Amino acid sequence: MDAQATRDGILNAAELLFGDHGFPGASLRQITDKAGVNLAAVNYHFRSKEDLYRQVLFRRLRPVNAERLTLLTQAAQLAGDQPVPLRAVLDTFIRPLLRRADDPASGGIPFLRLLSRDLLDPPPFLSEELVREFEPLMTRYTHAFSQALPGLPPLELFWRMQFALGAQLYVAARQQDFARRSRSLGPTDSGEGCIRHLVDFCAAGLGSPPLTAA
Amino acid sequence: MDAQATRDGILNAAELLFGDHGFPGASLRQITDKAGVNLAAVNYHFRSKEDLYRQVLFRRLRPVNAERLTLLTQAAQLAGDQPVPLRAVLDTFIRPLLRRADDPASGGIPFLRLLSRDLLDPPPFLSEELVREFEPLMTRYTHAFSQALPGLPPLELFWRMQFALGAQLYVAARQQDFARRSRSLGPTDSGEGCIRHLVDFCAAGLGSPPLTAA
DNA sequence: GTCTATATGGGGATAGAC
DNA sequence: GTCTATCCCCATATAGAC
Repeated sequence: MDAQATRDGILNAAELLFGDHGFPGASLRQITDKAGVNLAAVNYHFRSKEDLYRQVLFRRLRPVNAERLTLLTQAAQLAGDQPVPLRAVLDTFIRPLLRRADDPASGGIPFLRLLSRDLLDPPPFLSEELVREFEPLMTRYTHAFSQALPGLPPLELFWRMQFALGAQLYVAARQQDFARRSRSLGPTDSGEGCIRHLVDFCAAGLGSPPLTAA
Repeated sequence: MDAQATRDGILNAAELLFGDHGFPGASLRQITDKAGVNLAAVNYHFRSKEDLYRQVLFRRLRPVNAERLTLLTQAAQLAGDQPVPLRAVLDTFIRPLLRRADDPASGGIPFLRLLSRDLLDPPPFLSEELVREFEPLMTRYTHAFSQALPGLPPLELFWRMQFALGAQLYVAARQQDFARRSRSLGPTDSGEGCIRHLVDFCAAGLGSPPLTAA
């Protein structure tokens, strides 16, 4: 019974190759060759290339979003009846994703590239599923941010959340380059350093005074 | 002599299809069908699919970056011997790109999607050319920002510029969704509104006090 | 469950007539 | 400069033996 091993081998190889070349750019032949399994195994264990891609993505994404909600809930308990501080909210949103850069067992850099691309510009066959996956998250975070930022109009909050998400996705996708450059730029510490600078940047951006009257 | 018309027709069709499906996802057959020209015309006017893609991208990108440098130079002249104010620097960087969303003649939304994807995660056959294209720009803007933000350590400036770039690319890639949602979210004005909110957000993020001592 | 072999279609690129 | 026809390779998916 190494059916599970075959499945996992395919998922791991697909993660690397989809991460490097994207969905249309990686072929099932490359994937099965890298996994050391037969070509036909993909269509047996997964139904199609698209379904394989879905599994590759959601296997990693679901734990990230679950961790975000867990941390946010913990932060809310810690805050009692006060709003969760802005920086704390941001940290629960950013850290669960970016810490994957240094954790190959949770997908590592290939997963970050893959997810960033899909959120920047979702492939049609994924966009509805992504909306469903993120809807509860976005509801909870919109609420948490508006509590932490009383007086910010919803439309401004909407834009600022988009900007914060975009900044996060960009550095997530580029962790590999940053890790390379960090050796020349000085002690960059592209993992924890990036997270702390990003939380700081987003806190300043989200917390700045509203442009429009409340 | 409608060789030029054929070339342009191919470029325009390729821009739309590469924008929708990416480089590996769009085929030369789809492109020549949409352009109403023969399949062989691509290899005659361009040398290969990769060269076609390069032309599609740089035809739009070069004017954007030229406009950025022109505006920054004008702002510097206006400021005299003072540093250009932070918001003004950001505006010259952000506006030339994002205003393309409402300007189909300069590439419109398909170009924004295409460029955002390529900067988030450059295809290997483009990455060197992209570095060359952006190098003078990044040098000038790094200088302008460090003048506008005395006392900010270079490493922090580096991160904050990356975050600002990421936020810009994300909203550039998603202009289409925002335009759709703006009808339900109220008077979003996804063009000028987005630019002003983004400049504001980045100004707050870049201008916040340094984490580390200078 | 895993393999070989193959069906079927599409891909990029090109030769050579017009 | 443009077209037709074609080369050759690779893609996804499946049928059927083991």
